[in-house]
Amino acid sequence: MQRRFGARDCNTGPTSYQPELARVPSDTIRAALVRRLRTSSGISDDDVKEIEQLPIAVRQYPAETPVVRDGERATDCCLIADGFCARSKTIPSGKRQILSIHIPGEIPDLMSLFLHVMDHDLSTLTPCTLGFIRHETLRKLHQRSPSVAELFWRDTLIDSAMFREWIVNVGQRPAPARLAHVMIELRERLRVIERLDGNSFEMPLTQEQIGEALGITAVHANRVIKQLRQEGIVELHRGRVTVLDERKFLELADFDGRYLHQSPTL
DNA sequence: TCATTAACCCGCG
DNA sequence: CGCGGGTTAATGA
Repeated sequence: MQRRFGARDCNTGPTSYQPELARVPSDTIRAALVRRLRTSSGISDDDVKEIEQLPIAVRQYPAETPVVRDGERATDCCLIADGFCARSKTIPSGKRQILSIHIPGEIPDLMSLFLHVMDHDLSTLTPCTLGFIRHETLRKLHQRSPSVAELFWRDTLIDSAMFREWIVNVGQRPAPARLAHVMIELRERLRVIERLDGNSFEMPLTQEQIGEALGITAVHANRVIKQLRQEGIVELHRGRVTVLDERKFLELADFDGRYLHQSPTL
């Protein structure tokens, strides 16, 4: 059970990865964020301008690398520009529970703006391009624009709604349904940032990571994936999910997307 | 390194 | 017993 970083030992552990600065057009980084906020809450032109003017420091991270660790004080919030991240906790035995999966356009550690010491890890799952926004910058923005503050507040509440669904998933559903549910949620979120490709979408997690998300071993994750394939429901190959039978897929996952609150008018 | 599979094991209803 | 899991190990891509 070797992990590169664990819970609660971050101040004495190995030094953090020092990311490279990256030169990436920052418009593309903001675009996914704006699209998300537009879908979940609606957003005014003025607020879009505010977000477009935020100073963002962009850095590259390899896969399976800590971004902010349990116990650390964050000074920035992290906007995912490209790649997949996860929030997780690791228990003393070394086992890691993945708590949430994050995609481009999301700010997984927005709550660090108010909860100063991290109570979990944020790390990359795949190689990532991440944008960092200073806390002080976001605080000023909150004061200047209450409507942006509301947007971020709503975003955080949706985040907690997703955690409730995650608990139900891991705690009560059989493993095949757990996997299907995580897949469909991911698909609905990728849809918002226009990252679907016909009947397939990205899910670039290793089977180890899938196991950690579902609370099963990697071997069992493999069995579950195989079962879904054999039953003609979905195919998962090289980080891409292809839906074979949409009806069976939805039925198995028991998916009701209300908790994602993607329609601001309802 | 990751994915796959087999063989074997265990607890629970 | 059968089901849903875990462990271990071998092998392949």
